[in-house]
Amino acid sequence: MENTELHPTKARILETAARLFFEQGFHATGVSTILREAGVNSGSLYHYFPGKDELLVGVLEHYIRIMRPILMEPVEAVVEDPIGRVFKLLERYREGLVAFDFRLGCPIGNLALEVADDHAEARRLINQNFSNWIDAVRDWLAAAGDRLPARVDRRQLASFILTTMEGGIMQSRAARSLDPFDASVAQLRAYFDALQAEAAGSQTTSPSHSCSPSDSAAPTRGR
Amino acid sequence: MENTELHPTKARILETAARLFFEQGFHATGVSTILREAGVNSGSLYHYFPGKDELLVGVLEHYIRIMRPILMEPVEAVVEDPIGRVFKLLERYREGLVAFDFRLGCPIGNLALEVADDHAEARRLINQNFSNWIDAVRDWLAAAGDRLPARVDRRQLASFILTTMEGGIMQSRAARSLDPFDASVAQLRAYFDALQAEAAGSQTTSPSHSCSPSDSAAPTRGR
DNA sequence: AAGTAGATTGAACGATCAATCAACTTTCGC
DNA sequence: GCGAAAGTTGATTGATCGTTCAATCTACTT
Repeated sequence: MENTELHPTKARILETAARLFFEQGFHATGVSTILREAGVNSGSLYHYFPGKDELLVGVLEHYIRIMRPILMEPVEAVVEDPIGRVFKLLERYREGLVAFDFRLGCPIGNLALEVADDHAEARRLINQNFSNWIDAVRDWLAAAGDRLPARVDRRQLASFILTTMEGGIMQSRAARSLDPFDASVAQLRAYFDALQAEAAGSQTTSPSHSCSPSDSAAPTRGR
Repeated sequence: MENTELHPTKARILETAARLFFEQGFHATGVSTILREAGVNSGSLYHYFPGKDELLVGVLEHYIRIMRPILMEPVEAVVEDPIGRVFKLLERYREGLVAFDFRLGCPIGNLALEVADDHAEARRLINQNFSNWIDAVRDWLAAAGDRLPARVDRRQLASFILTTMEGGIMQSRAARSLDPFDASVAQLRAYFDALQAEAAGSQTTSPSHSCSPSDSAAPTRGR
């Protein structure tokens, strides 16, 4: 895309700021820390960004650019089944929780609750990130066709999956345990099983291939 | 409780800090702002609290104290039906979103993502708040008895309800619209309908009284 | 009435915050 | 190879950060 025409210094600032905002939050991250870790002088940063707020905007735009290539596409490459993709995506976030010892979750979710109130532009971009995430999952659900009841709004359901992810991550980070996240995903899976069972009951086409729902590995109960 | 033996100045500091941390977040709230709005001098604050971090701990303990009386008990007073209580509680959060123009959601959820990583004590108390919330809802679900399938873990389901609330609020705040929250609650309601239908199908006792699920007012679709 | 511990005052501290800017170097069109 | 634009340097700014503390006031004990 336009990544080729992105100045290396600006890219380094952006990536460093994105990481630090993710790790520590926006207000807790000092500009001096960004400068040190990016190996850049203050003048350079303010050459590319009018201020810290605009840097946040740049970071959020950065997240919009990288979401599909580093999140959706890898999932699509590994899993073919539309509904399987949904739970594969959730599994990715689960792995992230473990890999970073419950210190990191979803970068957008963090910023959403911290900076959404002020700064209209930041809120708009956070909402854009959410919307893109939902639309990608909505496309997967649409591809599931009549495996889900026709009455179910696909985008509503996709939004509910994002809800499950964000809410589950929030609790698991506080508990420093996978239990809440796994519990939420297990309930979501049970909901999907019910939806698929309902769709299988009132079906018009494709008489064979009546798949048994919930074939993937369900997360272990208890601790 | 011990509220009677709480010094008025300390109480005022606590309430002001709780409100400001809720409205602006922990890092974004300066001590000077707390002092000004509480009408207190710095020395008084540091007489009661060793530092800003311990003030946060005090605020989280404050939330633990007030959760049941200002959240659960009013719901229990208005709604008798155990499952109805669950959705009445969610409706409360919904009303809060509207009342504060999507600027405020759940105070614990905000702090969970902002300060949970550092400060072990704060994380512990955030987790305690979540746990108390879940346990209260779990008791409601337990009271629902065989209206829910026996196979469903009540506490897991309660955790999933908290997930729905937090995730829905996060999205609605970013979107400044009730749609994501309503969508999430609608999906949760559909899940509950499926669970109740399943429980009604394989029932041992109480032959009559087969209630039709989802009798309460479902949130309106669209805007 | 004297003594004392607790509560309150508010000026001041050093550290850090985001941001500035004039001087300097590099890159690039022509 | 020249001039201009773009990029970089880093010391420095004023504001604000969380915190301190000696002095003063208040309420209760003896």
